[in-house]
Amino acid sequence: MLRETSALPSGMLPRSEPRPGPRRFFRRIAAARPLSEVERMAVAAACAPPADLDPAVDLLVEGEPVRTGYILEEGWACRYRLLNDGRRQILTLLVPGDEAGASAGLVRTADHSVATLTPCRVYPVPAASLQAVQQQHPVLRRAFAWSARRDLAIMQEHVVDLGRRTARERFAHLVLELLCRLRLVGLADDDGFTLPLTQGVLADVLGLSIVHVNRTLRWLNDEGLVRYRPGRLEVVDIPGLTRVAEFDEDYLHHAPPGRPP
Amino acid sequence: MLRETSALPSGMLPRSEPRPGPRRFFRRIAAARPLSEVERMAVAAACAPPADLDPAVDLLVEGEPVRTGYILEEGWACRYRLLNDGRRQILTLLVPGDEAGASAGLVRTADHSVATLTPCRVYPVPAASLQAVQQQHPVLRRAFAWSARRDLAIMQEHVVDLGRRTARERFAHLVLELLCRLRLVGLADDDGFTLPLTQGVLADVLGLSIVHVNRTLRWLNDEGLVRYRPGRLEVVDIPGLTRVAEFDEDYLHHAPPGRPP
DNA sequence: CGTGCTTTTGACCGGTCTCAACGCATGTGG
DNA sequence: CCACATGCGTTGAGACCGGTCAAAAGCACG
Repeated sequence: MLRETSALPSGMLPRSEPRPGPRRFFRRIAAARPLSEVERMAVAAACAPPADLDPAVDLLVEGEPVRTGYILEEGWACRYRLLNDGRRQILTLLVPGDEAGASAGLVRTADHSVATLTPCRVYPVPAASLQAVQQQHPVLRRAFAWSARRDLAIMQEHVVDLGRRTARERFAHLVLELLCRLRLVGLADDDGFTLPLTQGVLADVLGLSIVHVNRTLRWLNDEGLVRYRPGRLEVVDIPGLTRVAEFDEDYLHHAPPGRPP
Repeated sequence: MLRETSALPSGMLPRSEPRPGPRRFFRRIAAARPLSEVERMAVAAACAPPADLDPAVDLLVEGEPVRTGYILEEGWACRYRLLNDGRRQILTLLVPGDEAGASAGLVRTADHSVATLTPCRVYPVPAASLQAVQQQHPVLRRAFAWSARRDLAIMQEHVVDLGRRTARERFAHLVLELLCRLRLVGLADDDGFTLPLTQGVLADVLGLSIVHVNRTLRWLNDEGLVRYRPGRLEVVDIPGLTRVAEFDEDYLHHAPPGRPP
């Protein structure tokens, strides 16, 4: 991955090392509106140099002030909440191109934690830069607003999953959502995607026990809807999954807001 | 209700009928930052004249474009999603001061529906005015951004409720959340609040069946945590409820974002 | 006083959880 | 090279939380 080399116009950067910037983030944002070269440079300049992190590293901690946001370039992470007795609920999975802590300036303290789930490459973005860059580029302000709105939509769908869908339906829905989100940033091929998560993590996403995740996975396998192998998920029967999950990708708002259909 | 009469400074409005504007909305927003008279006037001017609606009226419909937002001045409403077989999940309850459809400009179509649950008084706000008023008043832009961020936080907590809390814990959490939110807009007294919702509606909020809502309510009653009577909920034992729900109101972000604590 | 909606209660069912054990891969140190 | 520990995946058995079905009681409204 990250094999593609820098394609920035020459002579636009100081003679220091070229900064590729958060490419997967740009790719995701382009779904709402493509960014100009100027805007991409502004974001890249706001970013600190990328950091490579181990799994299970906390980027944000619930209850603490948010001094810096993070743009995820590579690897998987999650937003989560912990209960006193150890129960964990994962609020959203974060995949490359997603960001955390972008609303730093609006809240006094973080209302959730964020942790890496796999080795990750992230671009830290100081909260101040985050605000400044939006101040100076209205298009970026809109981009971040769209991104926040999309997060809300994903969370809404998650509420429906946990409140009113069975384990089977939930799982099918998650698979299709991940497929769409990963496709957007070029990380899914036609027959599936890399899924570097343990079943324990999936359980905390889906609000189920590990054991039941395992069984559900087996059923979906046996029905021929997916083919699962630790580390990779192959999406065998998209129409079938779509029917089971009643999936409609519109909620992800990957189509730009133009004239209504 | 609405007994209080206009307290606007005299001579500031055209000689037509005085427009009180969405007072409960102003009151809620003031938690993040109080609005100046100018800003309140701008919002009031963006609003269409208030409309009085029956229960079970749809304000927004999933899949349709959002031409106008709504500020709720009186009554209860909800955002919800429907599944094909009739299952309904309520995403958030809306109480006076809350708004719906404020993100009109960011999405092509609505990803959820919004309906009144009781008789309501709402201020419709054309999507164009909504954007214009934020364009002209950066403070209002921040206010709406804060409001959206708060919605996200409420939804996050809802995910934790549905994914990892038992029926008892969920209910306790809902009670305390509503208490905080209603207090903010002056609609809760010390010993409880008006709860004009059927148990069927509560079931769709909590992701439970009607029958189980009823039983859970009975248990909380018998334990002396609340006293419920259709139409009103009295909060008897706040510390007890707080312990059961592990409730911490910080996530509502009712304290303005200043220097960290 | 019917009609319809909501609340309440009982009996039973079933999806999911918990507990427990085992297999398997990987890593580590002797 | 082997012994052992560790973490994850898998499977079975039984318990429990919450769902479903059914019916009656309370209540608003015509």
